[in-house]
Amino acid sequence: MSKTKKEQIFEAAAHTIIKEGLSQLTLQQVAEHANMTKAGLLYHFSSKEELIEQMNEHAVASFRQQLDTYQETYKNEKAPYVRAYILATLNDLDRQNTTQLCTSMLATMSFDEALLNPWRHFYAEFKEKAAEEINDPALSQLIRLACDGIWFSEMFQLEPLNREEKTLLLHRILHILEEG
Amino acid sequence: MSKTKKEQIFEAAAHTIIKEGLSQLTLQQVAEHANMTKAGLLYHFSSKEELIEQMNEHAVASFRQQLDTYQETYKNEKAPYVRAYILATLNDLDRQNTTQLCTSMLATMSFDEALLNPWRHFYAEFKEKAAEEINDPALSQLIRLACDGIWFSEMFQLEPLNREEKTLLLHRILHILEEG
DNA sequence: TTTACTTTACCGACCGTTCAGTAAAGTAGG
DNA sequence: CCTACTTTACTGAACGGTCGGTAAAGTAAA
Repeated sequence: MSKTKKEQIFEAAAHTIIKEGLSQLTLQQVAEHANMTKAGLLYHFSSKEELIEQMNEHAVASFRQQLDTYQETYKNEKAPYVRAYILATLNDLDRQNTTQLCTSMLATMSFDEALLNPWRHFYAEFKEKAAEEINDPALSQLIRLACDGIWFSEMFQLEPLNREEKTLLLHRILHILEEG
Repeated sequence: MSKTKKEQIFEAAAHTIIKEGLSQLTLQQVAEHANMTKAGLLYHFSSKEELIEQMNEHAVASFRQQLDTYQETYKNEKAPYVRAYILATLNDLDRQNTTQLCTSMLATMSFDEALLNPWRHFYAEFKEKAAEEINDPALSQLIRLACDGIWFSEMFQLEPLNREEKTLLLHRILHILEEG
């Protein structure tokens, strides 16, 4: 199953942000990284807004799908949904996914914060589902925030954790989740 | 002790981001919010880069100062520096400070990520000092990340915690810090 | 020859920056 | 105290450049 043209363009956009910086996320630059011209890009997305909106929606959908996979794997353990969130954040075997998530969130924020709503829905949903699994608001908040701290550190490159540190933290968090 | 002209402009910049969005952080808009013209603004800052650079440095300095105050208050308790970081993040009595921190970080990222280096230095420093206070890397990471999760939630408005939730979480984290 | 896709060439809007000039306040010599 | 000069803080107009977006022509596969 090869990548669609749109997915290639999303990757080009992410690559542009990583290599050239958020201020260089122009149609010209994205097009160049996708080996086409600006007008060629605008054939697939009718505007920059549409590109960013769909890039963001694609990232949310990817993350949801990853979560579903993990949740299925751990459906017989305690708090499978929260566990899936922890693993999707800390066990990132697919670095591409992390990059996509961070860049799309930053791109969206810098273009129009209203386009972040899909993420806001996701977080509201998480809060609800976590409450069903864990009868301790402070605990589920703590776990959620620690995971989001990972996104924060990756996004701004503020002492991001290496693989070893992530594994160590993963076990600590799962331990806290286990004993309640 | 009244605010300096530069501090007023920093506030105008933060206000612009909050009210108009990150994409509207133009010299024109900042100047309007500061009741002057674009050229008047450039009398105080020779370029947009200088404005953002100094806005960011000011935010880092403010946060460091807040940290020092808390650290002094809790110097006789366990892990005063980490404790100060927890309180500075969760006990934000000064909302202005939070706003300033979030907006300056976003503005810097959207303009030139290299200007984030003062924050990177701060985080490297935190890691070092935390290691001196807490002989458990996973624990100090967990606490740091949970706090950064707060910044993350505020910055993107993803289910940010209300005062009550913050207080609840504050006590839980301090409890974890206490028992090790 | 139709459909899907891409390019070349271009426009208008806006952004950061520069510049000439100004009003007011301060300062020093006579 | 008055005059001459300097400094501080700011304005309005304009310039060069870039960006998002459009129109129309070109191309290759079906």
